[in-house]
Amino acid sequence: MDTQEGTGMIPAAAEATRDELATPDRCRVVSGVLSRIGDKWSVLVVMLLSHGPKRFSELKRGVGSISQRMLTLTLRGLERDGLVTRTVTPTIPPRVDYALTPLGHSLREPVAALGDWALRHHGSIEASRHDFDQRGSGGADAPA
Amino acid sequence: MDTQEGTGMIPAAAEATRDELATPDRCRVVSGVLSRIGDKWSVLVVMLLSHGPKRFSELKRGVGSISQRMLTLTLRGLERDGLVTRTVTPTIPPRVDYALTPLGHSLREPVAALGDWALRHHGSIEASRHDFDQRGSGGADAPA
DNA sequence: CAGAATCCCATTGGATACTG
DNA sequence: CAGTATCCAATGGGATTCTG
Repeated sequence: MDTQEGTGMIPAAAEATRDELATPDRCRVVSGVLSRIGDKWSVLVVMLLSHGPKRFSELKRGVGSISQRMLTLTLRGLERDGLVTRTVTPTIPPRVDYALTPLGHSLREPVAALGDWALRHHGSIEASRHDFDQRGSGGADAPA
Repeated sequence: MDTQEGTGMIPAAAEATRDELATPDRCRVVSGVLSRIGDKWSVLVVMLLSHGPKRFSELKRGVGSISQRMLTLTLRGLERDGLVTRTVTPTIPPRVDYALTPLGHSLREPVAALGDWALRHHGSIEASRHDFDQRGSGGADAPA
């Protein structure tokens, strides 16, 4: 179902960037992924769906502060990329269930790794921010 | 310059989301990290700096399509969060070197994991996109 | 209930010009 | 060379309204 990526790209990479190993296009791919899942809601939705399928309104309640517009757009994007499935039950009122695909589930691992990193270091990060802001606003050598 | 996560939001999360284990705030932290590094350039810069310190102009050339404005903003953000250091050599013309901190280097691991995922699956993703777009525009049942 | 459509504001980010 | 400042276009995203 997968196993045939990286076919035919890398035009001139072979001659110009072989002093490092694999990073030249890798960073672009990472960047692409990040612009996909790096939006405000995609990861939240994936996280919520990792516990099992959920209806539209459940997701909306789960995220809390999302607008139905953005939830729709987010789900469409995830569906388009093959990360979630959308199952419509044409009753009245209609019922739509969203679930992670295997691909969607596989995304949870690296995202969890990032979350792990965040939990471990977000203390130092906030400290660094505070420190940086102090330096910037208070004056460099003569505080009042 | 950045988005603080809503400290003190979560109105009724305490009663509604305790059926799952640890994910309630974890997903918010991940979301916070993503809004930090999920911008258009931060990861690229971190990737470039992983090979060693670089000057401003080297980074600019390395990224290629970034404006000096965005490079400055990106570097300021990374510096503020303690991911890179900024070393000014007040010569004429001035020289400024940027380097990853240990924290910045540690970020490379989860980012690389994400990049790995991206490389493995971005073929299926693009296929899924193409498929999805066909379904949407070409008509659902009577292709020419 | 799920979502499409519209309106409108806030943020992002590029291009350019100027400074030290 | 490194950085700041200003202007402006594109996008993101919330609120609201309407429909099946």
